[in-house]
Amino acid sequence: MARATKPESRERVRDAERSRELILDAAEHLFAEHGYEETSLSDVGKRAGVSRATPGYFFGSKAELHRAVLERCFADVRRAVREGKARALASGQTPDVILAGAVADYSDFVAARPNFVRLIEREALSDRTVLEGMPLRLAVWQEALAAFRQELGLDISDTSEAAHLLLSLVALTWFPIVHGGTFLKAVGLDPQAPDFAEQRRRHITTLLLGALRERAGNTSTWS
Amino acid sequence: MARATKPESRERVRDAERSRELILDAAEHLFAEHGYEETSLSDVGKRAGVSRATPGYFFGSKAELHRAVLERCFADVRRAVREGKARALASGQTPDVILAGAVADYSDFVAARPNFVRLIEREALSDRTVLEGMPLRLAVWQEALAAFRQELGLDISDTSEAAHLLLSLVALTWFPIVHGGTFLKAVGLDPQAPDFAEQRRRHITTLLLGALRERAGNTSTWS
DNA sequence: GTTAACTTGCTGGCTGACAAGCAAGTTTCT
DNA sequence: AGAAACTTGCTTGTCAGCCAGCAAGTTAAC
Repeated sequence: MARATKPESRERVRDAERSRELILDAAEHLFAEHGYEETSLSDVGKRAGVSRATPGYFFGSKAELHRAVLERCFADVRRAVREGKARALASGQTPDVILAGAVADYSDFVAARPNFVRLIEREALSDRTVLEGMPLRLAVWQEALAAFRQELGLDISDTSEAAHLLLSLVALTWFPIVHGGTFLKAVGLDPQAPDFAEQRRRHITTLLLGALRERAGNTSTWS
Repeated sequence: MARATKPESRERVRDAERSRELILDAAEHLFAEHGYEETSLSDVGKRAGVSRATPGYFFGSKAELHRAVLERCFADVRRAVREGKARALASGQTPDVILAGAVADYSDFVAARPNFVRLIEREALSDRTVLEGMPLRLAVWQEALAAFRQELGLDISDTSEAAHLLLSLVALTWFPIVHGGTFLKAVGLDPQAPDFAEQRRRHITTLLLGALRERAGNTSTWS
């Protein structure tokens, strides 16, 4: 089983692990880009460079492949959340600075992985119930919320304050990914423009910082 | 066949206009709820109380029906935008108050018509090009942007400021509609709770007002 | 160290389900 | 009677899942 007994032989060896990954990559791209229903296992096979039937062979069914893609996606998100949290806590900065850093971190993350946003967005819109039976996804958001609270020094008394703040961060960050070609263009914003990302990041930071300062008789002044 | 030979004719009268509306209503619901691909013309016919082929008879094709649904949807949005603009300008209030009112108005609108949000969101995610050939949708957003700018007294110098503000309003307002059952639940927010809508509205208002005041050396103080 | 028995990776053909669109009805209205 | 408003039947196409098979490897027997 342990892969790679490859002494010479640089040719195409049969490699289940590699095939699985190729299929997952292909499926992630196609599911994110065109949606679950619009993607056939044939398409996945073609893009992965394997045959029509191979995705089914490895993952049992289309639904199972889909679940595997989502699972891997949430695992990546969790990793990013943990890295961000570690960085924020290690910095020892004020909540203001930490919040600004979180905005930048998360903006970068979704910009680097737009497929994740699209995948989750599609899933939320669909009436599929895959997400229900996925404890990982629940854990990820709860972990993010806890980290957010801790980083910003929000006590537990006002329980929903941090949730609303996180919700807003996510909403503001995701929107341009999904509606970049439609809404943004319509109101004269070009998400491809070199300064758009920076401009947007600034705007989001302004919004959230205002709310954070307003929240309590905060002593820190910034500006 | 089923037809129930009506002697008196309390029965289904033939009314093309009414049938069209019933079909549009059914299609809007199904497209929004389950998506375009997952909805068959049979489903639409069944929900509209007509036969399998009637949607095709009136609209020519599934794609045309879809386009008709979207067109009607944007027409409704435009009506709402115009009403909101008229109300705002008639009020003669300060930008702060007007912005708060716009948040309330728009929150109510999307809460009352979650299907519109889902339809547009699905359309943005899909790789269909229907929206391209729909001047109405472009006009609606541009009209909304112009109204926003005028209401808030944002001059034309900083052209993207109003766009970012509107973008944020839309992003913040739409998100709970789409992710109410997934993300919101995960972070402990219940979009069905009686006070959620109000709480959310307040939060959004706080965010946007902060940004509006920050934008310029604004003289108005509020709080 | 060759070969035979067996496993794993992967493929193409087949089938049953379902959907879109058309064509040829049938019913109702005027 | 004729057109408009529907409906039923049919054709064609697509796709998921199953199956039988083959080829590349692996283990074991000799």
